[in-house]
Amino acid sequence: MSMIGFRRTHYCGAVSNALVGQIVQLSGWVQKTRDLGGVVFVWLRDREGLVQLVFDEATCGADLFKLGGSLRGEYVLSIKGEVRARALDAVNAKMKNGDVEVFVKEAILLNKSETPPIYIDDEAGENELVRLKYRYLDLRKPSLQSALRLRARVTSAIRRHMEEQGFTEVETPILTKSTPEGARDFLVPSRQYPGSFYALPQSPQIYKQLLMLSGFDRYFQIARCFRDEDNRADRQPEFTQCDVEMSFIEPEDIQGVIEGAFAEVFRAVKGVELALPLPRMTWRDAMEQYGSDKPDTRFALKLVDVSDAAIGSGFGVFEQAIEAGGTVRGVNARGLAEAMTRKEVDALAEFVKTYRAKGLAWLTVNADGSVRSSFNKFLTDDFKAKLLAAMDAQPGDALFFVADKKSVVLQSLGELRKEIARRHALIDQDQYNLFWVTEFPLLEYDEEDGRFVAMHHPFTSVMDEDRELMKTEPGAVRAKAYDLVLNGIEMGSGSIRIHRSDWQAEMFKLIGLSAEEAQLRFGFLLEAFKYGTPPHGGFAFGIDRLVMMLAHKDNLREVIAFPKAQNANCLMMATPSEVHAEQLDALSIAVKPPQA
RNA sequence: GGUCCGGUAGUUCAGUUGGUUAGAAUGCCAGCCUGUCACGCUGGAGGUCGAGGGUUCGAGCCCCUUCCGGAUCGCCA
Repeated sequence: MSMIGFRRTHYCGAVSNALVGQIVQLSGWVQKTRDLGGVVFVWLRDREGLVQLVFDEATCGADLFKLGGSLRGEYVLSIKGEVRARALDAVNAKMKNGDVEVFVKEAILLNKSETPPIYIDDEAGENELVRLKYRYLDLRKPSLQSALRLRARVTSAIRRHMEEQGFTEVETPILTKSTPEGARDFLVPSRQYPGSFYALPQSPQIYKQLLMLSGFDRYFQIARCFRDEDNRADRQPEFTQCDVEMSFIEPEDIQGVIEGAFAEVFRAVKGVELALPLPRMTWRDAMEQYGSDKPDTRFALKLVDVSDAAIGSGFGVFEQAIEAGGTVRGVNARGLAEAMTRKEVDALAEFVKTYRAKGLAWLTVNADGSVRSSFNKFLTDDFKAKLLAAMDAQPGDALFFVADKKSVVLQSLGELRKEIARRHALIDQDQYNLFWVTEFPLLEYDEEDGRFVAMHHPFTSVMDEDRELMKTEPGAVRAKAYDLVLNGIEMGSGSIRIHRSDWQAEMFKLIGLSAEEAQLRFGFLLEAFKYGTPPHGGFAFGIDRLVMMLAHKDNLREVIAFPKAQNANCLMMATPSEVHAEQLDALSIAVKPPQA
């Protein structure tokens, strides 16, 4: 068996009526056969698509005709044949090249296939278990083929832009150091240092800051990152981000570069021109108006503080929340009063409980101005008037309220507005709302640990005007930190970093890292910062999530070639797996027997 | 760690109140068929009902345990 004489001249999907009369050589997989007795039709597929082959008993010879009749799904085939136009009544309008077909003159069967567990069609809809176990077959589907090719165009556009902007791509180690704060590390045992471990990088953060110190000035990397936390539809244990760092800058400088990269990506893969500079929204506004630091602004349903109306209303649920230091806020689902059936309202109430809200108060305004409400008996004329005014309620509107401590109210209503928008199709799927969220808090109080933790990471610098606040009110200090948000998904985040050793030590102290611990973990960094570190800052954004958005997918698995399943395992290779005892011995590792 | 959904033929699914030999579609196998394109027609094979235990005269169905997949809260930028 030899490919000589059968080397591809065209891709199947590229055979078109421009080639009528020509001899072509095609290679691919059998998608489907239709054996009519004296003629066999075969759809041959390659990465570019399908084309119909014809094995005609009258003209192709007995052996070749027999071969045609023996073909089955996913057999591997090369053919030589003539492109012919189909008769008008034989045109398949559903097929891109359904006006032509290839009359087979010669063929070699390169390989057979077992009956595949997956049918190569985007609509087939196998269980995720089957798809992941036979990933190499799932990848034959057009949607995954195009997603991975889209992904390649995205990274290519990013590299093009970054290089044009004078950035140098530098690779940083995969075997690195475990650090406290942030996510759980994947650990790699050291053979040469028994009992010691490398960690896989959660990001190249420290390396890129050191590169600034080293004078590279503009660095970027398409970097693999690892986090050993529970997964989600938009979270995989290993993922890829575009990591960027620059020296001698303020936030708007790096933001400009990143915006440019996104503009290049959208231009290259969507043909869309982004309007630059992108809009900005402060973190405070995002939280107050949308209940989220990554708001989806494709629809309104903004949060409204109705605490003033609730005070003295006589409605215990609202009043008690406020007395306990909490708040009462609402969203106005405009024009959806009619859609809010008992069942629908119950479903929404159940939904907010996911986010620890104790309940959902609702009120709908009828066309005649009368209202229906879950707290009707507390609804005095005065209370009602204040509430409706605060919510700017019109006839036909449906209002929802949550009363609780502020964090619960913001999160539950923030999620509720998205849920209502999803359920009632308020989202324009073709819209891309890309913007910056700025002025993130430097710290966030961890009630469990009873201390402040870095909201972004502990290398983030404070806003100059808030530096004095660090001593008096650390929780109110804003950082030079910013996120980029696309349609309610966090694309990435960045900050201006601390570049002075004394400020870095101060930050470690603030988050409760003892001087000894700081020395142990980051001594090299604190020392490095003593040797003339330039002011610097950067950004990192997730390639997987960006491609997922661009491909209109709702799961990262659809844009990663070999993704992990939910429990961070690989169903295809059966990873993770046990290793030989000798391997463990070499690493001085003893595995505890499973707990009974 | 929690909550919810799912696991029945290669695949996608149905399976009533617990009741005889577990069905359909598609795929697969064989035969027929020269213009199909979800080809058609005839016939056939194909099942550890995820696993283990229990209740029962009898379990795909009820109970317990457990494994696997998915979504999600916590966690995680």
